Amino acid sequence: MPPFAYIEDLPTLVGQEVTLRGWLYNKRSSGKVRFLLLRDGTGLVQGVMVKNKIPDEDFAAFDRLTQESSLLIRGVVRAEPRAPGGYELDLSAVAPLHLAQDYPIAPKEHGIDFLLNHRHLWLRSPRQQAILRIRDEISHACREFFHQRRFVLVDTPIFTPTACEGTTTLFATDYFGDRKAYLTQSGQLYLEAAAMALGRVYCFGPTFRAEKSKTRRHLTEFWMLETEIAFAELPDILALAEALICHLVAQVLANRRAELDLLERPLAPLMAIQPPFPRLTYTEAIQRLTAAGHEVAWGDDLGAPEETFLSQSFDRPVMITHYPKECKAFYMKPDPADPRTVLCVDVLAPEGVGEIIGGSQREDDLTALLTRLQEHNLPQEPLEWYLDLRRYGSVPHSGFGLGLERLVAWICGLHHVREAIPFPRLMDRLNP
RNA sequence: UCCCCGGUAGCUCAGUCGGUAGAGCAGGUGGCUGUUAACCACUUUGUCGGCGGUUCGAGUCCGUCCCGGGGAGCCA
Repeated sequence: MPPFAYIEDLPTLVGQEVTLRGWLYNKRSSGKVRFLLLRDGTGLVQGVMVKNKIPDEDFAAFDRLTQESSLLIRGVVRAEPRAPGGYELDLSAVAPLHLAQDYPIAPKEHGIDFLLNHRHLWLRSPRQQAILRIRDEISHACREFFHQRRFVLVDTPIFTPTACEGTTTLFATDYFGDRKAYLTQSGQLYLEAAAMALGRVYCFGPTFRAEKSKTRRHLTEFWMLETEIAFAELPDILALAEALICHLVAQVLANRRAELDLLERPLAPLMAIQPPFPRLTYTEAIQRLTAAGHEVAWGDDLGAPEETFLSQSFDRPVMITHYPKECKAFYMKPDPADPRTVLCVDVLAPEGVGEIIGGSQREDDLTALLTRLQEHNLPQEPLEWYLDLRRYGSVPHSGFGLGLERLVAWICGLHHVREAIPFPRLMDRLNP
């Protein structure tokens, strides 16, 4: 038996006989010449079977093959200009492994409800495969970026005893009867502790928000890449966030061009993602917005229409800093130059995906932090361990978090983040 | 939680003025020696989301509940 091969390697195997293992994507027949499209997870290739050039049994097996049946095919690789991928297989053997019965997803249009109910099968479609490969590329590039800069990956807990920020709704789970454990909405506080141990750290994992949000930017379970750096101040993390986004976009452009093409994602907007990114203070953003006719006053948080307007004003991500402290979390450090504001940053992606990064310089003074806790009506006792970080060698430090699905959606040009994660969890959707 | 839209065949949808259910695709049968979501012929398939109401008669009108989608707020 000829060696097993993968479809993505066929260009290097022209003229050789190979065996492929995969699933039937589609088939067509013209009587004595029959075509089958095989996918194997690495690509799609058409096999051509001609009667009398293949055993009768194998030729007849074509009739029984249904969409998504698994099978093994053998044939000689041939360059074929007419084929979409540029290569075809002249088949000498076709062996069904398992015949699929009534595969529900046809190579046709389907509604989103139907597709999400069949997400476990929808993943097999070329478009979803392309998205998942780009997500993998981005995840890999995230780890590579921080590892190269000698950051330490610190895995923060999923179960947490209390809210990190208090405001957002948390998922509560029963913890041995008399206690509640909450699913983490951020690893930040733990990462701050780790930064005091290791200096430069990051975490990358799932986070959970029980917000009843029904928009194209929200999931109840999503992945967040977070970093925390001892001795870093706001300008340092602006530069780091800028370098990170540029690295991720560049890696996708370099390694996943075929997938971007399949998604029909225009490349020019991605190639424009180069430093420096525009930086705007919140106050400047408000001035821009009011000049453009938006009815916002200084002190209002920016809503979706305002964020969309600002992001569409630039061809690359825009960094908005120095929000009013009332809009932001208790741990953010007020700006000494204007204590009404905090040393924070939101990075808005172009093309309407919204905020992809949120970060800040953290309050490192114990007394100031206690005051901020009171202002936010947060209990002190559960956060004593966090306050310890300000009691034992407190230093300036800063960090940010990046929402993976929003970044994937932006880079892939997706309309909704639900396609950017293998099994999306939404307010009204927990299956499959 | 609020606002808007939708639910008809396995899928995507049409269904006029209230008059007894349709198309394309998928599935099935047959044909075709280069097909690209192949094509051609024939063909199977219905709790019109549930419940109640109006009516001689309801997919169609009214009420209510369920489910889904889009958006807001909040956030990444």
